[in-house]
Formats: sequence, C-alpha cells, structure tokens
Amino acid sequence: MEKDLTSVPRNDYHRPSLMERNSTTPISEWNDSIDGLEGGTSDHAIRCHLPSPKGTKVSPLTKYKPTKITRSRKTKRWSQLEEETRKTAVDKFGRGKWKLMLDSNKDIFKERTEVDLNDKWRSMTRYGCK
Amino acid sequence: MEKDLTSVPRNDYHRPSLMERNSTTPISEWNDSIDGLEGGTSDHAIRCHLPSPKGTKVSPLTKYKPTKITRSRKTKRWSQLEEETRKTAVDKFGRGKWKLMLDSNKDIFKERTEVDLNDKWRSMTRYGCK
DNA sequence: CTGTAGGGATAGGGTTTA
DNA sequence: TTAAACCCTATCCCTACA
Repeated sequence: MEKDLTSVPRNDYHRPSLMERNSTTPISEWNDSIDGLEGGTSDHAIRCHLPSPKGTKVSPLTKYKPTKITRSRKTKRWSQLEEETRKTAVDKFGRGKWKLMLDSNKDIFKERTEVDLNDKWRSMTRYGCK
Repeated sequence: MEKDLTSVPRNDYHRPSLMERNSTTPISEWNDSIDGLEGGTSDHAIRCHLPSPKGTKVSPLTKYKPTKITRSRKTKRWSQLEEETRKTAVDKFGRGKWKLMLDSNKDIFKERTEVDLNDKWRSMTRYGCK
C-alpha cells in the first residue's frame, strides 16, 4: 500500500507509527534502556549499541524492502527572517515557549511547528553558535 | 547565550504540592547542556542562583487566563529500577493504584508523582506493548 | 478534597536529507 | 562525513471528573 506523496502539510495527523514505516524495526522501547543511574552521579555516556536485528528475520524472497520513510514535509531551510524572529522570540518569551512563539508569529512560522522551533534552537546552540 | 540559567538539581528537588506548583510558576530555565554526558560531579559548582520567586506574586483568588507555563522539572528518563518496581507494583496492587505504589516505594519513586506513574503506564501500553 | 484519566506541549533521542 | 531539518515518543503539566 503506497502512501500519498502529495506533500501533506502537517495537519494530516495520520501517524504512520514506526511499524508501518519500517516493519523490521524491533519494538525495543524499554526492554534495554540503559539509562539507569541518572540520579546523582551519572557518568556513563556510552550507550551500548547492540547489534541491530536487521536481516535476521527477512525472508530471502522478499528482497523488496522499501525503507523510504516518505517524509511528509519537504526539507525547507530556515530563512533569515525566520531565524531572526525565532531568536527574538526566545529572548522575549524564554526558551521552551515554542507554542507561544509560534502563535505570536503565525505569519512567519507559517510552515513550522513547535518541534521545528525546538529543533532549530537545538541546532543553533548545539555547536556554540548562538 | 544570554538566557538566564537556573539549574535545579534533580537530587535536591523537593516536590511541592499541586497548589504550590500551580501558583508560582518559575520563569527560570534550567541549564541546558546539550551533550548531557557531563560527569555530574565536575561542573555543578558555579551556578547563578537567582532569588526564589516564591510567594512574591501569588494571588489565589484571581484565576487569570491560563498562561503558557514553563516546565519546572527537567526531563528525567525512567531508570530500569523504576520500571521494574513499577511493573512489579502494578502486578501487586493493580493498575491505577498509583498513590499506593508511590507510598510503598518512596525511596525509588522519590522524584515521581502519581501522575508520573500513570503517564509511564500509559506510554508503556499505548503501542500494544505490555 | 484526593486521586485518576486524558489532552496537550516540550525535551531529547533518532533518522533522513543535503 | 557532518550538520540541518524532520520525525517519534517519553516525560511533564494542566484540567476535568469520579
């Protein structure tokens, strides 16, 4: 079953849910969470990377494994105006008030979500760039 | 970064009552180190300690418009011990007896609320995984 | 009033694209 | 390869209701 690729805006709230997107994805959400002792002196930054079970249960006949994760949105780089607005909004409302920023600048962030704002903020601060 | 950084150490976090949390919502942001893999015992010495806004502007009588709030707790993933304990407790007391579970494991669920337990249960069962 | 259920928003880990 | 952009969902907060 193919999905429609008409670049649905994010209003379509059909969540494909990993399983639908990639049927070989193991349902390992909490079976091996190693983030145990974080209360206090958490000092382990190494996540165990278990071997991915990919390929262990794939029938040799069904070689057609469309891992195309049909993104619902096309990648769109942040414009200067958007970045400026976001920066100002963070100074004004504080970090984390993404919804508020969004509502206050609907026209500018027309195609962005709160998560996008958060993502942008993260990528901007991740490497020292303010 | 010119944002105010007020870190709230999770360990010393005293969970106030609902009313207390509801009335005085701090505007402060927690210190966000992006990496999250800091030693924990090496860099928590120098922090700006802003005066606590407790009791400065609370007016229980007027319930103004529900303003957007900021989080007062930093996200903390459930440890394996917590999950195990919760799972056992569910088997023991039955689902929904969050307060009971909480009281029976105060030491483990030190920083969790009944709602947290419920939330965890929800996320665990939300996708068919039990 | 206490405690639970559920909706909604954010934080952070992961994946895909450029 | 790296980083930006995007996705997924665990966690948190609030409100309604039993």
